[in-house]
Amino acid sequence: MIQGKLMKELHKFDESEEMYLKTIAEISRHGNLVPVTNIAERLSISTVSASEMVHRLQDRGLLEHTPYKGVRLTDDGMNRAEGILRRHRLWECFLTEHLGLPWKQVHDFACQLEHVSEDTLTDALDEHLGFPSFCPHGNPIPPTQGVLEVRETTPLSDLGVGQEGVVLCIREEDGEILDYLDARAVRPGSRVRIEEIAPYDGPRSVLMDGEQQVLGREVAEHILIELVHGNETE
Amino acid sequence: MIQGKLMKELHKFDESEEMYLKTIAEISRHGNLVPVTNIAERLSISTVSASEMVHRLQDRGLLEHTPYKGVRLTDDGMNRAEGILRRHRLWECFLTEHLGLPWKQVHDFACQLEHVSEDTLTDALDEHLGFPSFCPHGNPIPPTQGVLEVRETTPLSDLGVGQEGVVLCIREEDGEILDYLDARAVRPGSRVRIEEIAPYDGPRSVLMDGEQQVLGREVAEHILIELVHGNETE
DNA sequence: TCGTATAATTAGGATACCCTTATATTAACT
DNA sequence: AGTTAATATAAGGGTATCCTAATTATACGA
Repeated sequence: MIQGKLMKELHKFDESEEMYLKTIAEISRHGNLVPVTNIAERLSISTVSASEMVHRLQDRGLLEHTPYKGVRLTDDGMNRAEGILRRHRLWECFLTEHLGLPWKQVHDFACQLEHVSEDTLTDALDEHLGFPSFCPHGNPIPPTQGVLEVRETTPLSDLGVGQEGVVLCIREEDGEILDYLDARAVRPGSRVRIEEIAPYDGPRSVLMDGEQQVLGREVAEHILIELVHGNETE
Repeated sequence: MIQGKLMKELHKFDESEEMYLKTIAEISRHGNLVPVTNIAERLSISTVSASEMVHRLQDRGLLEHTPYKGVRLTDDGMNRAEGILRRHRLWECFLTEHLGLPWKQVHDFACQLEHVSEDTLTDALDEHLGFPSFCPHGNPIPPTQGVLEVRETTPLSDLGVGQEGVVLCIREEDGEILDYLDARAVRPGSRVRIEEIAPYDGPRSVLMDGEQQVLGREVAEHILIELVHGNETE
C-alpha cells in the first residue's frame, strides 16, 4: 500500500492493536490465559471481531491463542503492552501533578495520550516528572527495561470484618470507578478497616482514614490493599 | 453504525479531517481560496482522494468548494482549525519549555498530540504554561474565543540587500525546516541583515545575531520578519 | 458418554480512507 | 473560437476494522 507520508503517520501507532494489548495485559495480571470473550467484553465489541483481531495479533507474533482456552501475550506483546501502560501512567502523573485534573479526566486523557507518545517523548516526560514509580492510583510504572515490580496485594473485598490495611492502588481499567473513589477521597495510602459486611457478601461498611464509608463488593474488588497487622485473609 | 464505546473513542477526533482543516488553514493564511491540488500536495495524497475528502468536509459544513477555484473554510471549519493550531502550539510550548526537546521533535510530537486534546485538557495546559501568546517558533496561539491577533510580517526572502529586521516567526508547516533552523540558532527575536543575494534570486548571505549565515530562498520564505529601520521592501 | 453451554468460524455487509487509470469539464491564453 | 493545461469525476480496487446471523467445534459436567 503506497500512501502519503503524513496520513500514514496517523495510523502508525495502531491504536486498535494497542487497545487489545493493553486490555489483555490488564485482564491477565497473573499470567493466566485470557478468554477472547473477556477481551470482547472489555472493549465492547463483538466476539467475532475480537476473534478476528486476536488472529491478526497472533500473526504479528504478539500473542498466542489456545482455542477454547484463551490468549497469552508473547514477550513481544508484553513489552508492547507494558510500554503502553508506562505511557499511560506517566501521563497520569503529569495530568495529576502538573495540571491538577481530577482522576476521571486524568484517566480518560491518558487513554488518548498513551497512543501518541514515542519513546523519546515518554522518556523526557519521565525525567521531567522525576522518574516516578507509581501512577496517581498507585499502579506501578513499568520501567524502560527490567521487570515490573510486583507487590503483594489483597482486594479489599477479600478482607474480613475487623481486618485493616492500607490502600496500595486502585485498578484503573475502569474510568467510572475512579471518579467514584476520587469523590470519596479513597487514595493510595488511605488506612482502611472493615467494620461490617452486609449479608450475601454485600456492601462493606469501612472506616477509611477515619471516615465512615459504604462500598459495594464490586467496588471493593478494585481496591487493592496491603494488610496491616498479622491479620490473615479470612 | 452501532459500535463499541471504547473503540469508538479512538476515532472520535477524526484525525484525517483535522489534518485537512489544519492544512487548509495553514495554506490559506490570507483568506484566499485554496486549490484542492495544493491540499493534496501538502498531505501527500492523490488529488482524487483530496477531492473526495473535500466533498465530505463540505457536506459536513466545514468548508466551501468552488469548482476549479478552490476551497475556503466556513466559520465552523475555521474554528475547528484554530482549535487544532491552538492545541498544536500549546503542546509545542510544553515540549520546549518543560521537556527541553529540540524543535523538530517538538513539532512532530505536537502533530500527534494536537489530535488528542479535549478542551478541558488544552485549557489546563494553557494555564499551566501561563497562557502563552506564541509558540516556540513565534506563531500566535489562537485564543479560546476572540480573534487571532495578526501581525505585520515580511518573508525574509522579500528583503533587499542591506535591509534589517527581527525574526518574528518561522512558518511551521514543515518539520524539516525547523530542524535546519534550530541547528543554526535562528529564533524568534534574532536580528538579521541581508548582506548579499546571489544571482537569480539565489541564496542569501545574512548576518544573523552577528553570525554569518547563508540561507536558500526557499528557506528564507519561511522566515517571517519585522522590518527594523524605515526600510521599505525593495 | 452425551448434551449443553461456550467458543470459534463462515458468510455477507458496512464505513472511512486511500489508490490508479481513464474520462469529462472548465479556465484561460493565443 | 479553439486548444491546452488544470481540475473534477467516474469506475474499479484495496485495507483495516467493525457488525449480525448462522453454523460448527469443543469442553466439561451430569
